[in-house]
Amino acid sequence: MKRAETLCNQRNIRFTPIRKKILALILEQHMPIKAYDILAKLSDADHIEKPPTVYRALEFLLENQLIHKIDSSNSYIGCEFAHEQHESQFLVCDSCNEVMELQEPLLSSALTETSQSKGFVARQSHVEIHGVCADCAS
Amino acid sequence: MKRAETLCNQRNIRFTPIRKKILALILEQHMPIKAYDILAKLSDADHIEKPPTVYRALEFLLENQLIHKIDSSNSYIGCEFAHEQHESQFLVCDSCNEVMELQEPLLSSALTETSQSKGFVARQSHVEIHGVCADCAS
DNA sequence: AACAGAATGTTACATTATAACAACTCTTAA
DNA sequence: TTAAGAGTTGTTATAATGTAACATTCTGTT
Repeated sequence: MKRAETLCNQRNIRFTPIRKKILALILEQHMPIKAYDILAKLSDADHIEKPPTVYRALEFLLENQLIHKIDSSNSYIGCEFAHEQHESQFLVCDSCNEVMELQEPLLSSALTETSQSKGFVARQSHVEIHGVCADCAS
Repeated sequence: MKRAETLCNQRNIRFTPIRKKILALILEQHMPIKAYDILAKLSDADHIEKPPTVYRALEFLLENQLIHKIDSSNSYIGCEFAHEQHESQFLVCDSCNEVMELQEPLLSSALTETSQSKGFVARQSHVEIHGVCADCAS
């Protein structure tokens, strides 16, 4: 959260209250959360938020790598790393639904080499390994 | 297509006309295609197909690894390999939208090692590398 | 033929996401 | 200081993606 503030200042980008609140909601989960669940948490009896509010904030947070989208479940999770690198690597437990973000040099270099060997100019890579986490397996 | 027939016979699984037709539609594209585009192609003035028809066939084809889903764009593409292995690796060109499926041993082993090092029991992995393909880059 | 299980048809709806335009806010430059 | 302009938020409506539930039909087996 502090990191997010710092980052936005550095980048001269506006970390507005809505964006802050939505990032906070995502971070306080330690699981991926869905857009409409965020929407529900933002809303109360007084005021119901609308989808674009959430999706705009998500877009901003994704662009700035403060969160990631887990494509296989249309859900969003806080970024564990302060990466400039446009890589995301996840272990997704299909039993408890927890997600562990990784930064494995071995995997990163395999991705880079793979692209290069095909003459492909990589901009972003996304890896999801589904299975059962150590805790659930034992 | 032949391969699909063979596979379904081997597995004692029913490769029905709908499934066949939908697989054919997917294969004749050399791009990922969306579920509702398949739906449109199946329908004509006489008869409009309904979403479950398509989604059920997609589910069948996915289960049997005859197609893959490109999660980042909710689209579906024919499988290039006769894999038993539950791995999928793609180079996705954001310029021409072509997708190249890979089976890179280097990448596969990096995925396996990564899982193992975390005590994670992997069941499926999915890799999407986005960028610009060799043709578009030149 | 009669049954069981699989596949398909059909209706309705749930979930996920965006377009389009209006209103507000913040900074900057005349 | 104020008007312009860009960026952000509010609001309405709708598009795109996907599924639940139940009825019907088909297929292979007794």
